Amino acid sequence: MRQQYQEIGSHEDALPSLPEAVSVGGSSGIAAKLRRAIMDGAYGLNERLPAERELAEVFQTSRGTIREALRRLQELGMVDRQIGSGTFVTYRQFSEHTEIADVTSPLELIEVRLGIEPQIVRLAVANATAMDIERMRKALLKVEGASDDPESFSRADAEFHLAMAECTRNRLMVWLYQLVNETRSHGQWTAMKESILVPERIGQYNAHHRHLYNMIAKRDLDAALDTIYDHLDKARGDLVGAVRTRSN
Amino acid sequence: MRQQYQEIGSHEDALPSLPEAVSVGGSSGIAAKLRRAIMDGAYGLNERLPAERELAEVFQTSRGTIREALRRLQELGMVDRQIGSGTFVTYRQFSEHTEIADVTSPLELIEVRLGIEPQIVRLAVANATAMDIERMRKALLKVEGASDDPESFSRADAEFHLAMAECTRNRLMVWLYQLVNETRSHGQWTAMKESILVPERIGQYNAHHRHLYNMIAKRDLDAALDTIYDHLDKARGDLVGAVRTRSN
DNA sequence: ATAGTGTAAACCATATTTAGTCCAAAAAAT
DNA sequence: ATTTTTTGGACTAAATATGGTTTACACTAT
Repeated sequence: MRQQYQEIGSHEDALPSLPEAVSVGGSSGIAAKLRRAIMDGAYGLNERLPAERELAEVFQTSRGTIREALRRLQELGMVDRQIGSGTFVTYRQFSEHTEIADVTSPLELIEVRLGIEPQIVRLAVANATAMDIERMRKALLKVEGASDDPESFSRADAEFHLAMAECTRNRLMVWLYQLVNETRSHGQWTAMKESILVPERIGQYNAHHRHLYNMIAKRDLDAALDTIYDHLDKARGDLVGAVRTRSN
Repeated sequence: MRQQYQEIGSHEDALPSLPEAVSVGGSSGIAAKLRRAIMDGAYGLNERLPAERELAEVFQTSRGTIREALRRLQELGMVDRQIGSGTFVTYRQFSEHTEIADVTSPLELIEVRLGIEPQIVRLAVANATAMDIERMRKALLKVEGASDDPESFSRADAEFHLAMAECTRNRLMVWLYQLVNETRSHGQWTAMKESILVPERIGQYNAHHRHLYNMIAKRDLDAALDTIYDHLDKARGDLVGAVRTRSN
């Protein structure tokens, strides 16, 4: 007994992370292995997995066990199975923020904002507290004070719209809008900022901002909605104009 | 306190280390090792640990000791054990997405979808290719075929709406909608799914889906918009009803 | 002496695995 | 067009694996 005690001690020094060496068999272990293979991208979206009978040979187990493992993956929504055809991956791998930001065009961004921001306005008018309005007012002053150069204006503008998103009191909305904002700073937008954000347009955007703030503070939903649509439509128009000018 | 005073001059000096440091090989030491292995992600969520008899061999100890260690992990809420099946990890490692998903209420989710999905419909009507429509049709058939149980319906429903998002040809929109969908599977929604997704409502949702598909295929923007608003308004109504019922 | 811990072995109830067979749908070959 | 092959779906009965429980014994520290 005592000898075993000491053996355990020496064993421990040799293998500090012992449990990792233990692999789990059975359908659970196979499901985990396949799951990791899919998540690691070994099998891409819509690709076909090996047939059940084939997997049974590879994993040196019976077909029933493979079926059990695949059933779990199906429950997780990672694969779809079709008689006579095979088992196909339905799991979509998430790309990193930076990647999506790099391939997102400013026009795609505006299209998304045209969906999100009017809803933000609706929820803001309904849910904004006095504190939210105050935070928005400060953001407004800041963006108005940063109207000199395109870079700082763009940053302050994003902050103002984020303050508006926070008025919704909807955490998911704020989280989403933050992600959207990130694509603004990393994407192709940076290249066009200088040419689009001329003083005249900045002045117009600021007028929109101020009116937007006032209408939300007054809880005037229709006027606020009109303003945000004007704002984004104008931004889209300026963008399309810039693209046209560029390609000419 | 007793012997130590008496023998403090003899061999007591030979054991300066703490009792915990000495008993690293006992059940508590094994529990700590397994706990660490789980926290390090060697065994992921819902994965199975090696069987008790197997662990006993690996750790060169008896099954009783292993059981004692596992009992502690169970008390910590890190594992769940089932007769005839095994010991499964219940500890969830933190990830960026799960955090926001856990605090997002289903109502917040609907509010966000009410902003995004009508815009998806607009862009889908404008930009969907024949291939997109076909993909949407397949998703429609799938969701109609998965209307038996709430779990599979919910997943197929998410896929249908994602297929719709892909019709926009806007990568940022697709990416955003994927993130929104993720909160559906991890958040508080899972707890309410069963009570909300009764056959009658699933039938109504399916009618919406089919009409939505037809109107997008026909490029009838107004009808498609009406449908998506009906769809989400009804979903919100069902949700509010469930919450009210719950609190009564 | 006593309580606590570890080892060992046997048995129980349940769950899983296995090794088959047959079927239906899709795909491939003819 | 028809036949053949491949694929997943469904089911069965026996064998195996799993955690839960009990019992007996040895060692240690109090």
